[in-house]
Amino acid sequence: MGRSPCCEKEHTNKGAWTKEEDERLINYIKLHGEGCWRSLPKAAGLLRCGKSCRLRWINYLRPDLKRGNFTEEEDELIIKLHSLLGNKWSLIAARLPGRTDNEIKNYWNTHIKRKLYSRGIDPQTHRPLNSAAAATATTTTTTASAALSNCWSSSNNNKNNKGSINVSKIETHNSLAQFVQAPECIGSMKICNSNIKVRTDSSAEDSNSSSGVTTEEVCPEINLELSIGLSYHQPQVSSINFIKQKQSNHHQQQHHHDQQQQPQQQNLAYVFSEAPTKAVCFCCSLGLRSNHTCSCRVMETSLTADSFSRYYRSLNS
DNA sequence: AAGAGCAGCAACCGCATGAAT
DNA sequence: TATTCATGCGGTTGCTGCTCT
Repeated sequence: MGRSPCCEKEHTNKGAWTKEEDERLINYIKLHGEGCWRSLPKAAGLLRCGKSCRLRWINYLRPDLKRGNFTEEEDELIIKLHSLLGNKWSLIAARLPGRTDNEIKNYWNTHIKRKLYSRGIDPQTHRPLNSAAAATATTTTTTASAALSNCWSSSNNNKNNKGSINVSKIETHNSLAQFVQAPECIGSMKICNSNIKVRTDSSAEDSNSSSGVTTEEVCPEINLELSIGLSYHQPQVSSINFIKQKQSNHHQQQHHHDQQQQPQQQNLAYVFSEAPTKAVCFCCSLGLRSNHTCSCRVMETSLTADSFSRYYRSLNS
């Protein structure tokens, strides 16, 4: 059953690519084109896994890459796209010809974050920094990107969320990917809070349950069972249908599809978790620092010198 | 001049999804 | 239908060069 492995991992190189490896990869792709990464290393005479070859090609060797500094226009576009899409680097990169998701991600973390801080803007929420604290009140107002960013962050990065409780699903009307790929959206892309439905869920496999209480809250006032101040809003909102969140497996996806006809709400749990930068876990936000579910404690105990340095930098940037 | 700390970036890791078997 | 794996993505890490003391 199944397929054969993509490569023999014990016979692959790791680390920085040599010039010779680059040349081999370039030559091979020039001759045979992209794709079939599985068989590429062997065919090209490279002791690398296909995944590594793909990454090297996409992020560094591709001829259409635009090397060099980002322009001011690119900066602003990235900021704008990030405010709309959150950390969806591949989608952002798709809007910047010649730039890769990895490059943009790095650039965001090293330059733009600082730039936004210097403007007094929280890079994660795109709200003024001094209003972020005030907004952690009882009701939650959020933009689509913020909700998505947080949800994706919390659901996709479990290791940063040990002991945390997650928003498991966001339900929306249309595909974000389709929307973002529509060229006419750039520059006029606005997100309609009223179209974003946050379905809360304590049990993924229970998502098709007909026994759940059905309340589908509509932004901007997301009525969480746990009232948490997920803070921010972007007032300019028009109508856009948004995202169908990735489901964790095919089964859930089917349920999800079904539920678009019949949305259900289940228990909500939510955590602020954007580790490692400025992570504020729910426990801490409530002043329950000693709680065993506190993700900050996990962070504290697992920090290496280097990661602590990085974390510290991010706080001071 | 030397060491420590910082910044930037390339590459890796792990996960989600969907396709192949 | 279940299993296995390729691919793509986002988060994280490690290395290198630069700056500061």
